[in-house]
Amino acid sequence: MLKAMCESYNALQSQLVDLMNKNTEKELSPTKKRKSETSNNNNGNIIGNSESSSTDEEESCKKPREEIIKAKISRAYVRTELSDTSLVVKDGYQWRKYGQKVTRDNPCPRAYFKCSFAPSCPVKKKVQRSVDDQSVLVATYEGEHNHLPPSQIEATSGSSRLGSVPVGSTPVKSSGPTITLDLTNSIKSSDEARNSKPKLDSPEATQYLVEHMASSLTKDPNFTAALAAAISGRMFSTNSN
DNA sequence: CGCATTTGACCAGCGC
DNA sequence: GCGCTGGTCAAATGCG
Repeated sequence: MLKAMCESYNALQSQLVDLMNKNTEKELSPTKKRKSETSNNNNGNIIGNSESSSTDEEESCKKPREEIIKAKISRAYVRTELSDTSLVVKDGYQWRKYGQKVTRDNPCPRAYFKCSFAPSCPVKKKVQRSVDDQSVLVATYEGEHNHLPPSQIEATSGSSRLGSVPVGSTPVKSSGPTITLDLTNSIKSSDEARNSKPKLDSPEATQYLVEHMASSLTKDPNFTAALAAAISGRMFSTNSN
């Protein structure tokens, strides 16, 4: 299974590199007059897990005084009810709202959040409804959490349940720490396999089960996309350190 | 009563 | 320098 995942990851990584190269070419038309949000190389429906690798030289050209160390910016798109005006994106972290503004380019108010789980956590989050689709919340994350998400802490300290990430709303696309893996199909299939075959002592049955899980996982585009995003995010984070 | 949220004020960056 | 805009602060308010 790992081998298959590695192969799929390599293929996806090459595609990702191509996409990123195309995006950086497209991004040569700056529209924003202010300094921030220039490093988001998302192309609409693909998550923008932009890293500082491609923006350092841009920033150094524009503003030499801009620090090379720049907060990581990523975006997450979350579909919610139109009637839901709370602007809350449940991503497993604990946030404290510290401001709200109506911006010029979007009539919907933008909410500002700080991570309140750890006092020293520098991560900030901006949440605003999408101009195109007001049922979609756009959450912009700045920085990296210097602590484990509360959901993981619960899982590690208490009972380790599968899929314990508390996502209340329906995630459309997410990135970085908010990656949501919909593994319910594979888990269910394995559970069904276990239920239908309570005795899995034979190595053939185990091998069949593993192969079945691997194939179902690698065939799932959602899983491979999420896996590629997660691994590339890890790689970029280690490279930037 | 303590904590989170709200909201107007304030500040800094940017363009003219 | 001035006005506009986005981001943040902090007192007021609400809620459990």
